[in-house]
Amino acid sequence: MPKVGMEPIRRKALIDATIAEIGEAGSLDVTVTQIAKRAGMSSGLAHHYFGSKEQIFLAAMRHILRSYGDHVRGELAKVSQPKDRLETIIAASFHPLNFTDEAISAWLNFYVYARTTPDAKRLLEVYGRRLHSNLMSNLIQLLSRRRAEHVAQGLAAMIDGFYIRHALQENAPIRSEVIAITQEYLRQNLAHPKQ
Amino acid sequence: MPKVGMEPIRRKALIDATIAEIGEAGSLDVTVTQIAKRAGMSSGLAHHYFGSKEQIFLAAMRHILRSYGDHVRGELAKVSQPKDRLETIIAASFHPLNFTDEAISAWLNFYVYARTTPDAKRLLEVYGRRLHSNLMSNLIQLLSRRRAEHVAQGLAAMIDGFYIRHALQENAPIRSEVIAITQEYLRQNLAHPKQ
Amino acid sequence: MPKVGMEPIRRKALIDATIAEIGEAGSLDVTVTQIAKRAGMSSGLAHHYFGSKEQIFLAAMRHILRSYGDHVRGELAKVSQPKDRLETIIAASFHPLNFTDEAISAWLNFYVYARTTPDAKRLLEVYGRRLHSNLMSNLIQLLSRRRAEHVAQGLAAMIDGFYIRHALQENAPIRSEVIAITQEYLRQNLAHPKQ
Amino acid sequence: MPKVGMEPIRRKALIDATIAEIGEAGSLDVTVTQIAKRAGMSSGLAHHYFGSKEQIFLAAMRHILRSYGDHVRGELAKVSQPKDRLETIIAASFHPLNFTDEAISAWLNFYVYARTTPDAKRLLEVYGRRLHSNLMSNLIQLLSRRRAEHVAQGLAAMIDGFYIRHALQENAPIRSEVIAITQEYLRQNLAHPKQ
DNA sequence: AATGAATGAGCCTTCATTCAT
DNA sequence: AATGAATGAAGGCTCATTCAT
Repeated sequence: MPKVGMEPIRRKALIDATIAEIGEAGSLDVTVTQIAKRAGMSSGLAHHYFGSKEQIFLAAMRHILRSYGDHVRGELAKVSQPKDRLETIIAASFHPLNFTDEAISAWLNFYVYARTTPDAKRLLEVYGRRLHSNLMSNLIQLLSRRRAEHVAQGLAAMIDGFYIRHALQENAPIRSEVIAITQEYLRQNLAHPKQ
Repeated sequence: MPKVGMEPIRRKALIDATIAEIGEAGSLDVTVTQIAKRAGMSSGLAHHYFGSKEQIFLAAMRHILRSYGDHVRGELAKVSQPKDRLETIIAASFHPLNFTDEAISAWLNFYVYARTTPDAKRLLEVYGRRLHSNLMSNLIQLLSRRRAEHVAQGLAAMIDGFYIRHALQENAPIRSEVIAITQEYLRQNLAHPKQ
Repeated sequence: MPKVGMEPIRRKALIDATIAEIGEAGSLDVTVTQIAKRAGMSSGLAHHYFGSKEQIFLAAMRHILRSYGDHVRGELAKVSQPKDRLETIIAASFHPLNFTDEAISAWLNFYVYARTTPDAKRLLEVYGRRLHSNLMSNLIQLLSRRRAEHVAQGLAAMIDGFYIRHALQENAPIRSEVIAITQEYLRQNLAHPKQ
Repeated sequence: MPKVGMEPIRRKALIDATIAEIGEAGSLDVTVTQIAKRAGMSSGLAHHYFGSKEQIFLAAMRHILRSYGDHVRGELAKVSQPKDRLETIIAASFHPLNFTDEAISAWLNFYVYARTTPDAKRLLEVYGRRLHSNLMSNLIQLLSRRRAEHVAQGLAAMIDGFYIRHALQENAPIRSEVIAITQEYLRQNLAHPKQ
């Protein structure tokens, strides 16, 4: 039952299925056949579109990162004050859109996947650098370079830390608490810039 | 030529080899044969001692957690003031003993492994609870319950966050910076308990 | 935009592409998609014209055999003496037109292909019989039947032998040597018919 | 049902099965599973011993070449006159031991296999060089260098030619004829060295 | 105690072929 | 006439696990 112009639809379906399947399994040990079946097609077609399992994973990872990036960018467009922008980044990072169990689980696995796969590592680095520069460009207006650097690193660690804990620690705080704790960390630093 | 009393030696060798293999590979995709070879024995013997690959992994995970736990406990025995004890926990978490590339890599993989494997999840929860109670029992003496809870969660997230970033982010801060940032976070909260 | 009267052009393109692909790959392990792409069309169209991969191969094989046969026939039309005709057959067999690396490589693979595929076997037998009868009809005029038979077999073996060696042995003699050696074999037999 | 010291037995069984399977199929399109089954073991074990299908093929090719080489060497040890030695080489090449349908078929396929596989090409070149030097070292004592070279090439081509024809041409001469024709070619050249 | 022989299930990937458009 | 979407079977290879020795 071949149809024309199916490529983007198929690719999208495969990416969604990949994230769902990984999220559900809790690991990258999902088969192409599983993914393809969930996406409503044969494994052969999945390979036809992506070439290999690795490419499917990378596309899914790219999708998650792009979604997150788009969301942050969209939110940042609404505010201009450095402090507001920093709070926006934090809020966006934990926004329900990016903070679904499924996405976090897949995300975490891709995060670790980067240890093995150079292309995944590259994607992760882009994400890391972008978050860092987003934080720094605002912090630098409020703090000394050294303090800004520290707070940027601290915030990034806290964000990643809450992600991993949310996915894996039973007693991790809920989303609202997570946001509160992270925002507090930020405000404290802005309130006492000399400390 | 089989020898008697080899069991503990063999088990230790296998655990060390497992951590080393996982650390090197950057993932759990290591074969029992690889592990056994590195430990200087046949794969059959590895199964003889542990029963299954999963048990080998769990033993290695337990080993890492116990090492960390023992180290923290040892350090805590030397100090009694809540503030000192909190700083000790942070310092121990990033102590070179626990912060080797290899151990971090293996640790991270076990962390994710817990999503799939109930026994691993249980081990991780023990670690989580112990860290939390260690932090709380000291924080509660210095802060309100609610603030203590927040700071405990924030510290735990930061610790885990720095671990994962250290393993995976090219531009993660070095150990000394990591400690400085985390200790700052703690001190700030202790200095302004009402905030 | 489909065009009319394309069939012969498409078929020719596919046959040429098949020979080129096989020659390049050095084996029959070429995909229909590769062949079709080289011929400037989709794999679907290749099937449309030939029905199956086997038919494509057979058509290519037929093409090589027909080219060779046409060439020999054309050259034979120019000479009438048995000895000249025999030399003509040898010369034609190693003529640059039939002795390109690509054609030899494809030819060899088809030769072996005949072991598996009845239709290919039939084609090969036609070639074999034709070469044999071409040689015999001339040799019989110069030698006894038994000797003629021997020389015909010897020449055929030498021709095939040089083909396969040319394709596969690094130190095989060059074309001019090949011709010289084969012609020598012929002349020796004609010079000493009783031997 | 594992037993000790099985390796050489298994390897031998696999090599024999490979030659038989290829001979029967008439092509290299045989599966590892087929080969393993014929050799009385699982496909996994075949991989355990050889690592890959390619290695299995190469081992089988090596086996055929070594058998042939050993046989020739054994026969050559019995005669010392150049002419006798040359006739011995021819006779050995067509000896029933090396001239079974099965071995010829496998041999031919490996011959073509060499176009694709560098290691197979190397093996083939060794065979080619050895045959050439065997022929040359004797011919050079009876003929001029140039003539010796020609006859060596002619003989090699005829031998290969008869092999391929025997495998693939219905009307190829029988073994005794093949030997007669090749020996005649040799004697003719030795009888009229100036020609 | 220790080995490594042996199995078999499972996965990724390829590809000829079909078919809606 | 032409495309390329789609399938599904098949194959090479890996690996945890078992077991005879």
